[in-house]
Amino acid sequence: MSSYRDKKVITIGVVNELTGLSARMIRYYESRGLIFPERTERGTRKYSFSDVELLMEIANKREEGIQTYEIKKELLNENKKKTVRDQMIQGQLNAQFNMKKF
Amino acid sequence: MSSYRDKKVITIGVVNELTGLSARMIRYYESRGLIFPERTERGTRKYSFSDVELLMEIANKREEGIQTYEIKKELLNENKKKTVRDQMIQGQLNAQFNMKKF
DNA sequence: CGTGTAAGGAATTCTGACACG
DNA sequence: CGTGTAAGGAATTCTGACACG
Repeated sequence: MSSYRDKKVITIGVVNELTGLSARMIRYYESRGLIFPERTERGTRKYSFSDVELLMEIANKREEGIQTYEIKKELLNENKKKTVRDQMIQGQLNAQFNMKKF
Repeated sequence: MSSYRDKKVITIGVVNELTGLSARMIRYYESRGLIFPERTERGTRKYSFSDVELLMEIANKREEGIQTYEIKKELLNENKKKTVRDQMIQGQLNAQFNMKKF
C-alpha cells in the first residue's frame, strides 16, 4: 500500500540533505538499533522516506535531551500501540462478521 | 498529494538497480528530453519514483524499436490527454456549481 | 553517551570523446 | 541513432579509531 514510502532507495548523502543530520549521526542511530537501512550490492546504505521521517522524530527527541536508548523504548511503545489498535479494529470487524453469521 | 512519488531523491546507481537500464542510457534519455532529474549541490543526478516508472515505460517502447523522438511525442500526447481530462472534470464541477447557483 | 574528525581504500558519478553502425 | 567503453578527476561512502566529555 505505502510502497513508495517504505522502499529503501535513498543514499546517506541525500538523507543528510533531507534531515540535516550528519552521516555520522545517521550511522550512529543505526548502531543503536533505531533505524535499519538496507544495503546496495557493494554495501552502500539505502533509506526509505519513512526512515527519513523517523530520523526527524529522533532528531526532535535528541534535541529534548532524550538518550537513544530511551528513544528506542518510545519507538517500540508506539509500535505496540499501533499493533493493539489494529488488533482492536480487526476484533470489531470479526465481531460484526459473526453477528451476521448467526 | 503524491509527495513521495515525485520527490527527487534517488541516485543513478539505484535507478539502475531498479530499472535495469545502464547509467549511459539513463543519461542519454535525459539528453533527449525524456526525463528531467534534479541535481545535488555538487551535481549528482537525483530521480523520483515517477521518473523510475517513466524510465520503465521508455524501456518498453525502446524494446519495440520506437525511437526516443517518437517516445517523446507520445509522452507529450499522454500529458495532453490528461490535461484535457482534468479540464473536463473541472468543467463538470463548474457546471454543477452553476446549476445550484441559479 | 553522542558526535566530530583524519585516514585509507573502494566504489560512484560526472563530462567529453571515440567507436560502431 | 543509441549504447558501450576507457579516461581522468572530483565527490561519496565505508570502517575502525582517537578525541572530548
